[in-house]
Amino acid sequence: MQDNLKLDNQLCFRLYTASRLLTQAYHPLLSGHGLTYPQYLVLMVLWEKDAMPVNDIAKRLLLETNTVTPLLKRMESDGLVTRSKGRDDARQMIVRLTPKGLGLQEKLSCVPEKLGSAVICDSVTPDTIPTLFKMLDDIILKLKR
Amino acid sequence: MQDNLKLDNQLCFRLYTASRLLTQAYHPLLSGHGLTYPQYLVLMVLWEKDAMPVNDIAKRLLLETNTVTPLLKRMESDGLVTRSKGRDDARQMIVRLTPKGLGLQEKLSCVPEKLGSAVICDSVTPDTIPTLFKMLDDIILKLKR
DNA sequence: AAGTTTTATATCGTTTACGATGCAAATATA
DNA sequence: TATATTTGCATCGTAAACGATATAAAACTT
Repeated sequence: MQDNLKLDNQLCFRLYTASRLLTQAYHPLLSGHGLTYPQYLVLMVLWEKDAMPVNDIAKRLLLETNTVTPLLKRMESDGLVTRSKGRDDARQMIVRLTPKGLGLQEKLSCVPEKLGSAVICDSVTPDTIPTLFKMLDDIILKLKR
Repeated sequence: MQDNLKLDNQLCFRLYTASRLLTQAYHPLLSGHGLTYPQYLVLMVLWEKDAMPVNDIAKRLLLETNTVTPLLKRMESDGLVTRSKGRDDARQMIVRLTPKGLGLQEKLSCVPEKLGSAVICDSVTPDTIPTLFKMLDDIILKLKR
């Protein structure tokens, strides 16, 4: 068989696996707070800028609104955010942090550090991570039309 | 706020996004053959070595059997594989390619090349891809206990 | 102003993922 | 050989993802 159809030669499989495993590594740090990883991502977006319409959150995470809407509804019923109709544009749903959602920022402040140290190894060090970031950023830029 | 809680500083978010976008890029190349990306991964595993028990396929893909089992059942009902009880070990389900599943190998032989060219850019070139592979492999190795 | 198009969000259906749990066959141990 | 443990797979419940489609509000066009 051709080498290019071998699993070990696939970039996508590596990304897919690394992504899943790293997300799994977040699990014990988030589940205690009742959070999933995508919900944690939404919180990070809102911690940077509160009161965002659904569309802006989706764009920031490069997700479709039909993924984000149910995610936000779950977060609303968990008391992490509120969703209310936009004043100027009645089509928009403005998402805002609740005190509970805001309060998690402090409680989760140690998470990135813990995860960071979980991936440090031979080829991935503070020196080489910028290279990795650049490559992933370029791939992402190339793939989002 | 601390920089380490910013989305743009997260490795996991990059991997998660790059993985999703690259998987999406596979979609138009696979959907015509009735395949999803995880199903394509299973085919790659079986093209390398046919007649594998569920467990070996799951291990190769670093997935849990409770993910792979329903995936294989769908592939069975799509006529891509057969599943039959192991002769020596009655607990095992041996998965085998059908002629249809085997035949897809040729039809999909151009997929890796197309996807490869889809990610080539400034920082990701035939020269630098080995570096990227090494970093992702090390991360994966570190994270799978 | 009436009609058309676009935009923002939601709904629906299908397929992953995965933690938790169940069950039967194989293996190890008493 | 009887019992306990492990192993391989399956089932269940929940939460993403995402293509396709629907709906209402806004913006644009005539």
